[in-house]
Amino acid sequence: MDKAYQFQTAQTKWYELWEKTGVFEGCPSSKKKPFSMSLPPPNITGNLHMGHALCYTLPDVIARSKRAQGFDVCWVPGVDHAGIATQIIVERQLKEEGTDRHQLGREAFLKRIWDWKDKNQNDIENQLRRLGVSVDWSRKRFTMDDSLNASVRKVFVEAFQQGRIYRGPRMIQWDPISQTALSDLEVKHSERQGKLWYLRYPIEGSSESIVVATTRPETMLGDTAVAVHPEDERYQSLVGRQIRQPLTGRLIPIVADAFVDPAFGTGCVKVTPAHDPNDHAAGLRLHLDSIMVIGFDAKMTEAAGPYQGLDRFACRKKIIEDLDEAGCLVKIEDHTSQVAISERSGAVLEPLVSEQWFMKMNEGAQKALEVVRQGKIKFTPNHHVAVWEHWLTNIQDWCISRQLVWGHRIPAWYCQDCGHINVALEVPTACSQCSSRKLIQDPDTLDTWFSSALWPFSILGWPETTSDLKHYYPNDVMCTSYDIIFFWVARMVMSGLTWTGDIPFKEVYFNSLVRDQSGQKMSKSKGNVIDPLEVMDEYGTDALRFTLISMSAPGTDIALSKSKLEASRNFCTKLWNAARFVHMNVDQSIILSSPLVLGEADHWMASRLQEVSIKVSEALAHYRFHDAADQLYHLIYDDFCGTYIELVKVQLLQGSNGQKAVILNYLDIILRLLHPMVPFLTEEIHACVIKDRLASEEPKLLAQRSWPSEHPLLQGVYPTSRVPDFQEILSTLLRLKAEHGIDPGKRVKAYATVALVKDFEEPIKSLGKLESITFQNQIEPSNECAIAVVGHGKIAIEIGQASSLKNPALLIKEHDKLGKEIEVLSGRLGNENFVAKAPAEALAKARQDLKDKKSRLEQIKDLLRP
RNA sequence: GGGCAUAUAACUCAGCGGUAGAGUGCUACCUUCACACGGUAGAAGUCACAGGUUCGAUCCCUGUUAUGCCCA
Repeated sequence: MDKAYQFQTAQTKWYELWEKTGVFEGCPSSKKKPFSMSLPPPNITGNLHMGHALCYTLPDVIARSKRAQGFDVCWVPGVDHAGIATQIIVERQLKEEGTDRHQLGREAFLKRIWDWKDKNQNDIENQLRRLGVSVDWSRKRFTMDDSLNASVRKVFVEAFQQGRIYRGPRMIQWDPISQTALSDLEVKHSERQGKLWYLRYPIEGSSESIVVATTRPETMLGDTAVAVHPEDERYQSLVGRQIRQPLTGRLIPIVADAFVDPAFGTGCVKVTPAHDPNDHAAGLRLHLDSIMVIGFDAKMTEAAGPYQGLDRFACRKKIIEDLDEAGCLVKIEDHTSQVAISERSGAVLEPLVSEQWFMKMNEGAQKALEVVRQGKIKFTPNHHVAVWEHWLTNIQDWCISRQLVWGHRIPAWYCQDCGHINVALEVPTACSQCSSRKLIQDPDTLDTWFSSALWPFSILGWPETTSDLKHYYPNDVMCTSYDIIFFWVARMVMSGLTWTGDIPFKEVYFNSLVRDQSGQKMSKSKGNVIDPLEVMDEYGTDALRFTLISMSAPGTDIALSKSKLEASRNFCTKLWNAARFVHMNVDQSIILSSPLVLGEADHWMASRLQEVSIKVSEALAHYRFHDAADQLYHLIYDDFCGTYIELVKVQLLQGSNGQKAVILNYLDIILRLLHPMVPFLTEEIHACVIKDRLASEEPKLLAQRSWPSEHPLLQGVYPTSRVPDFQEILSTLLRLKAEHGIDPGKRVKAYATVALVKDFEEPIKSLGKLESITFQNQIEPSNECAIAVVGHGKIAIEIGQASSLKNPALLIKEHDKLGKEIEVLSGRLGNENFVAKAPAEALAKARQDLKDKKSRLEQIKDLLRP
């Protein structure tokens, strides 16, 4: 074995072998219990980033441990076609080449995107391989595969027939850059520094006027009313009258509606039903006209009269100038307003009324609420239920059509003769209404999330009743990041319930977000992005994985830092070296099944392994990844490397085969427990140290071996160990040396009143660098010795006449500390309420503690007595 | 405006109704035969603030403040 772990070679070597061996492939025909998982497939547009690294590593820990625990694990990987994002990227490429999709034509453009997709998909898949994720590549899916398209068409057609999908004019958020409608979820609100303009409108038939405040003066061209709050006393007398709009000269009414906030501006607002969602709703209530003055290109329409053709923002400037000139501009205030932005293109969105396809959400939302309330689907962490409730109880119909080329084409054909909409699974040859052959397919595609919502069952072959579907559906776990609870989880649950009649998964684990070391969200513009690929090169995949896992406490975001990665790498190296040490000293003839001879230290180690294997299993079952990682870290670093190996060093160097076989088995157990978190390192060590010592029927790859909880060494009942007492004695001896300025390497004589030093003489002498350790019945204060009190006795080291450091500072310090603790305990036990009401356990513990502390204090007083 | 979350050592974070923990960093020391990506010892916290419940609160409840996120 090399002196240090060469992770670069191990990483590619083992993944190839795992994949080739088919370790990760689900096998529905096996007798094992199925365990299926699904993850939101990553966007085809992106490289692997730290968020992916996390949300793949955690389920991989689950998958690998479930596999070891005897489940038939099926984890289907895939990528998502990401409609808008992909189209934007490829269109940008075309622009650089001096062309565009219109010149290219629909088919050529699609071909171009498919090519681009193939390359990117390949990259993403290889990045996931580097991360070591144990997905079943033989089942990989793409959201635009034929079979997934079939499920999309089926859902669309049936939903249309059932009236769940409808087409109609609605106010939607329009992205003028991408030239498409968006769903509400694709809209981000951003605070922008803007202005509030106060405009004066003359009231028709009087010399009075009214002042309205607006953040979008250009929309005045499309105003069809001015509104005030019905209870606003200032304006009550004006309701029902009309104002003559400056610039257009149109007469529009003053109306009253409760949507007006009397505290905003003057309490009097203009109403533009064609360009604002609130105004649109008010317009419908009050039967106002709707005048569309801004077009799909974000330029002013014909209805804007002389302003036609101007960009909406240029028009705003012009309108203000003109109003000012007309004497209608009262004042301008600074104002920060929420601006709706396209999540994808960054364009300022324009609310527009447009003909789109929608899906009704009420019924599905109701079902989705119920299954979570009834606990049929469990969330971890549970507090996400609140967000779930809130969103689903306020849900709006979902705009599913996109004016994009890249995506699932809407299976609707319009009859050019009778206008009938033919919605069908296959291309219709004639109109079902009038038999006309003049049919034109809807040019639009479906929102990417339409197909994503079907993912948990479409990947298993639905609507066909495949063996995969029967075997693996519903999925056991869905792992995802909490920021896509609506996009993914909610829609999957709704469509699962609607189309398969069953929940899509039983549990949802929401992982945290990965941030930089100061807790900032990583973003390219901030320049604080930590690239997982670079990290894997520098620290190794195992170190990256272990870092992410050990920081994954439910509900907290992860602040990733270099020092954390270093700590994990060091941990890996530590285990590597311990394994190397074992390997060097355990002859090849010794195998795992060799007869075992256990000593006191072995018993202690076995009981620690028992304890930790149970805790790790429990922690993983509850998604307490950090807890599991922490348990293993301390087991390996402190107990195995720090204490156990030191205690059995003599046996390892010159002991019997039976003793060495025990050590070997412990290493094996550790590797099996740690493998789901740190797969490459453990597989490499396994290959070097364990593989050739396995029984012939055992699989030779660690990735195929079982969870060690059934190991005979973890089944034993072991005596209460004296190892913790040994640890206390050793560290007290070392502390005595340090406190008295004695060179730690100087071999001095030591004495103890504790019998255990007789059994641990060798390790105490060698680790404490002592000339001798002698058991005595009594230790008296003396000038030559520094004395300390341990659990059940005293220990002393000779510090020599030359030393003037016989100052018992250590003892005095402990004396004072114990004194205070005794005071607290006595006080508590003296409180009759405590004695009467505290649980018996707490009472007994307090009494025992007090007794121990008192006896310890007595010993110290003994030593301090002149 | 509504909701959710967070506040613990210098930093990043665990934790728990019964004397406060880890990793990193810091100080001092150790080139000890697996490991300096190592070892030993040490210093370091009014557990945000104010109330309440309790025999007992860092933990549970209420309020306040600060921060982050989501929704409108």
